Amino acid sequence: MTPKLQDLAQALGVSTATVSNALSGKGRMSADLKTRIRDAATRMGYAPSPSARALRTGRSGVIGLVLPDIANPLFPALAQAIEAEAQARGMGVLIADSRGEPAAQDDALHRLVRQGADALVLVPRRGTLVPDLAVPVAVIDAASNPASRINADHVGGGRLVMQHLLEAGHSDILIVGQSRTSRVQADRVAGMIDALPSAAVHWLDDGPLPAPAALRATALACTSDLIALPLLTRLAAAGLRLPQDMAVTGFDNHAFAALVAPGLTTVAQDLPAIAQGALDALEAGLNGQPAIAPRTVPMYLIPRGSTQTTNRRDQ
Amino acid sequence: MTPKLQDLAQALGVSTATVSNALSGKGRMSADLKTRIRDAATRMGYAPSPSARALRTGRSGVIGLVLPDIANPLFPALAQAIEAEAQARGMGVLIADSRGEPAAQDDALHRLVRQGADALVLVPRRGTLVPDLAVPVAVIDAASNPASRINADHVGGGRLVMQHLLEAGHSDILIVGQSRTSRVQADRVAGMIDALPSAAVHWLDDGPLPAPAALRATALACTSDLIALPLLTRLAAAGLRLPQDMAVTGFDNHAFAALVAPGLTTVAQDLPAIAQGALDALEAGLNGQPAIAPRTVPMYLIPRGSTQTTNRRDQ
DNA sequence: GAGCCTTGATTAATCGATTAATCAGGGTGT
DNA sequence: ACACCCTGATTAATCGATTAATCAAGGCTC
Repeated sequence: MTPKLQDLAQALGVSTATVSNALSGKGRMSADLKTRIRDAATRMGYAPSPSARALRTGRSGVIGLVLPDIANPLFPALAQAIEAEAQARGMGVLIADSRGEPAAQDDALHRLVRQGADALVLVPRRGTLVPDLAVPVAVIDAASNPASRINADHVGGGRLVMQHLLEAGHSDILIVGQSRTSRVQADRVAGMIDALPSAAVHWLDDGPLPAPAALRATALACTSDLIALPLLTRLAAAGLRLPQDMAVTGFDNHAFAALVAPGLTTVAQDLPAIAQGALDALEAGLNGQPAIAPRTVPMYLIPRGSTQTTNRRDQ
Repeated sequence: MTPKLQDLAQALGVSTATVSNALSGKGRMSADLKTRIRDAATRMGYAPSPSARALRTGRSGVIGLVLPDIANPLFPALAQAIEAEAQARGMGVLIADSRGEPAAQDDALHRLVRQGADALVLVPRRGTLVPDLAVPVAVIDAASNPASRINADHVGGGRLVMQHLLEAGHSDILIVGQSRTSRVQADRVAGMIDALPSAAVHWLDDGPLPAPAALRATALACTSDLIALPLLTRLAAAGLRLPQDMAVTGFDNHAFAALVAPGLTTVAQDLPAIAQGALDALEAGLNGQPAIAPRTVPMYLIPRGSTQTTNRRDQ
């Protein structure tokens, strides 16, 4: 098996405390001995036992991540960003899926705590409350959710889309949303309408979109790429050309947005910044510092062929 | 803070050993005392410390999952399946992304072990070797990778696609693959050719596909939905109707395959079965049982509008 | 040369749960 | 009545790392 602190100590003829101090840099000791110990540690392939360290220090170095639906293509990119940021801070990421009933979200949160997570990142299923937990929780959601600690500026993202379409010369713009009960989508629509109060809104929950030919608009501003994708193929099948006959925009920069032809103009979240903000909040909580004020991160527009003709190929 | 074993013991006037035995069901004790202890445990909200238990038992109850690229839409569904299966077995899942250099894969594996994973599930980046580790590793890949412990029957999946297209009356079929160095894609192509030896193959690594009008085929059999998606939109833009003028199939049943119109016929992996097989292999390894023989799980075809006209709507 | 500070290292307690070894005491068998 | 066994519980060691408290020895000052 992998050597433990005592094996190292014995091999060097010193005490385990000295070895521990040498590796952590704490305490006083001769520089010579310190390097001797460190060399031996790497030579023997020493790695501290995570459970022993966690037991003693009270920190496992692992954070929990609760997503509403791992398979939903929106979240993997976020998971990746959080994993990267956590890794950079020397932490691991335990995942959990709150798929199914909202009660599963509470289960997932508690389960992660039971499994030793020091802190949690939660992307809440909508309409759920965050339970009281013994560990810090960073909620990533729309700014309109007061529990949210860190969020993309969905309202600003909506404005970006509309400004982009207005600059492209559109004035008859139809906003297409999935569900008005989604805070994120509501924020996005609010931003869009803020930039163009005359825009009409169609919620797919209230009924399907009219046939492409019957649409009295020159641009469709969707609150999600997932909404835009079926429209893209339907419009193409109906013989409408993008962007000349109809412009389309989405949200979230899903993987396929760059793959379709023409590419789908969309608005992306600054996921690294969000991950960083979330972990900042968690570390503050872990260190007993006062709660950080909620942070809102700007979104950015990714223009592609669905709204503008370019000379370079869109992938 | 959350109560510990000793708090429970004190509250009940018994020893910690008795409490531990009552909760685990081991040892001898009066039925009365056992229920009294268990009641008190739930009433006081007792939860065992994961690190203490892990330190003593040598098991953390956490497995590591290494994916080549979390953001690649192929993997989240697998991650979800593994998370679900792990949860059902009372285990947690630590994720890691081997994004970037293949060396990152080794790093990720070692990092997860350092973080306390009892065992690992690895979806290998192609062309990489699996390092020797102190814990069991289940490799999920193509059957043509001898290191693979559990894999979908990509060859059989290829046959399914071709049989489906042949039954639909196609004979001029062009197989479209991304890269011949991918084991998974090579297996899929092999299965396709097995079912229709006369089929032509175009590797996108060797050059882009000719313009839609120049294609002398009535069906495009892609080795991945990601390859099929841009084709779908290009074909539509070129005025070709699916499936009448051209049939298209993909692989992997990505989230968007059901969203495009018409839906994309594709072949899916039985992810729950794969997750189950992977965890079976790991548990066998953890219990010191002999290694399970590699398992191959059948794939299944999901027919959609891109190959056949139906009366029901494809979402 | 006696007292004191500094340096460099050790001792031993601690984190919380698990578990093998042990023990007290009532009931049985002969 | 004596030895024996079984039941129901306790004692104490253990997992491996961290860290406060302690100690030995050498160097200084006056």
